[in-house]
Amino acid sequence: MTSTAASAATTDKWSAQLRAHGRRVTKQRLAVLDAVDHSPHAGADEVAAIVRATLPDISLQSVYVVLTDLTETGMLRRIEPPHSPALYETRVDDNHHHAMCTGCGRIEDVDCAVGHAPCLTPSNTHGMTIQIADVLYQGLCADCAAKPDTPGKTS
Amino acid sequence: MTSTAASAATTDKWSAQLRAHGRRVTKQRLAVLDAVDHSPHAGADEVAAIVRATLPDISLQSVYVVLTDLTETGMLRRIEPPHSPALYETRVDDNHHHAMCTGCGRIEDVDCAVGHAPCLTPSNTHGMTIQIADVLYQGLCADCAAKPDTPGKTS
DNA sequence: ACCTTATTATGAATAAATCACAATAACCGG
DNA sequence: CCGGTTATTGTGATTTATTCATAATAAGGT
Repeated sequence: MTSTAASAATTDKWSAQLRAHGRRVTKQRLAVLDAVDHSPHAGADEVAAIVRATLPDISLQSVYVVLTDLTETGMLRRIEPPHSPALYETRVDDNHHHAMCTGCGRIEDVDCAVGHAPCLTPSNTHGMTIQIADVLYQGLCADCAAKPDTPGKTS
Repeated sequence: MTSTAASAATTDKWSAQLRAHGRRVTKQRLAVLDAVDHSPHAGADEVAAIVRATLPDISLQSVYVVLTDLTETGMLRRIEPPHSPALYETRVDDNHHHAMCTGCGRIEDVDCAVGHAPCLTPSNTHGMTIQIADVLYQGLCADCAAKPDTPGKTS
């Protein structure tokens, strides 16, 4: 074990990206990036819990600061599902969407159905210049569909 | 002036719908429905302010209760844009989406690009049974694009 | 009109996220 | 390698949106 938790290779990758965005390389940022990378769709609470495995004294507020800053730089993507705290993921460059199970709340990545650029060309944009189209699918995952009394089930 | 604020016709329409959903017809519910109908994409605060024109003593909490209940019955639709309180609208039966201006935050309705049913058939649903696809477009409205220093502008 | 029960009012409580400012540590230059 | 500057983090309080618990009220059937 030569490194703390992440491999040196990924650490170097994050470091390079941080520098490219004019950010200093701190162990907090590396730990947050590693946590989000290994636990996609984790919320701030979960990220803090994971990060505390290596940085036991980090505060939730600091995790928020790091997450917010990394989201602004574009190194992280924030998903904000209804009735759920914001979730984060490291997949930022490909255009993909998300499916949320209305039964258990789990989130899965869904590749864009059409291609790369925003999937839909809306018919009437009211003069708006559309930059991104975020799609949130909602439905029942296989597990919840199997259970007898899941909320939102058709019968 | 034979009615308070809404026309008797629309009031009757709401009343019938409320009864159809097994709900009692109260002036609070009618006022909230009327407010949301006349101010689409209004938040709970705004709805409360509008409702207070006819029911000055209604509390914000009661507005929340009514909005939540009507949303559960399907008479209202709730939109939850990032970094903004939940918004409500009375258009519930047609499948339409929303476009939010990243500059000023205004919300516009956007008709579904493809047709009626969920616009997109995702390529990989991880075993989920998709029921709805909610699309949130983000971009700059004409007003914000004209201003010189709008956040999110390309140059 | 009365009674039952849904609905509303009231006040407190919760959860997510942000802010201000002090303490710390990265990075740059020597 | 060492110190100084400045970004970053820590700490604690604060804000905002929303929900909860319980008491008061009023809708609708008989």
